[in-house]
Amino acid sequence: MPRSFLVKTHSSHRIPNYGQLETQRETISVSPMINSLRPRPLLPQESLHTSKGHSALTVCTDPLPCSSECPLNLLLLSDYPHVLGAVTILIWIHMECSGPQIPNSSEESQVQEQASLSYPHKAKLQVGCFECLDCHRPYHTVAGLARHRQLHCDLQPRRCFSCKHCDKEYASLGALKMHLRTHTLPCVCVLCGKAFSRPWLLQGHIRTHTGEKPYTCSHCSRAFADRSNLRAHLQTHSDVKRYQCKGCAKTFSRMSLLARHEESGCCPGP
DNA sequence: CTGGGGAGGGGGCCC
DNA sequence: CGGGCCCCCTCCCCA
Repeated sequence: MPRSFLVKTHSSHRIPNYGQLETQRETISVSPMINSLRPRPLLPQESLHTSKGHSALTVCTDPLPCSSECPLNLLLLSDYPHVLGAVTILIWIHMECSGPQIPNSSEESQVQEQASLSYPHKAKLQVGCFECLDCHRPYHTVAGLARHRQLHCDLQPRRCFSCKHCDKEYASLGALKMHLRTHTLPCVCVLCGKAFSRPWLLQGHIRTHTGEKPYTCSHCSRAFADRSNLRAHLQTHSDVKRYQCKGCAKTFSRMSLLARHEESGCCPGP
């Protein structure tokens, strides 16, 4: 499939309950090994209060329990797209205790480093603090930062232009209009009636009728109607082709030839 | 099976 | 914003 740089990837847009954690105080630590965790649903708001009667909770990305009586509940931070964009972060909430040990200063800097690697664009995580990277306002809670970003920094959410003929989405109207031409095919060949999305595609097609071949190989003087085909042909004159097999180091002039070579099982992987 | 030509499609860039 | 062009790519077919 051709690369589609403008096609947006789908992401979750479930509406979070921003008030759910608003009244809670949070501390946070970060562990990089969070992708293999099995999600559990977050309990209702009333269950977020600890059995000891105070509202302090510890929010942690480390799933390790702290005591046998302390249940862990999972919050999917991807439910907060205004905080972290499309990044999926798992936050474990310690329901009954103060959570794992608060990092010392050296561990804290490590936490900061991991956090900046995990979500570089939207939110900066600190121990006990969420900061908006756009206006640098500090927030004690995820929900607070989320609400701030929704009301102030993300007033104009990213627009999304969807094609009515297929499921593709584009970040700009121009990109969508260009894509729509692949459905409407406005460029029609007067000689055979074949339709194309772009004028230059039609131009290249008309060459198949006229036999015009304006692109000439400097090595063998062979002529081509299409510049891309000349480029592919030039590879045949090269000793070292562009696409190399990782198994046997054999090179090929085209990616399709390399793919066919690898699929043939010539060089089975380890 | 492999190499290569022909035809066509997609997004990006520039004017 | 639209057109033209570029680059990269795929698919089909044939020798």
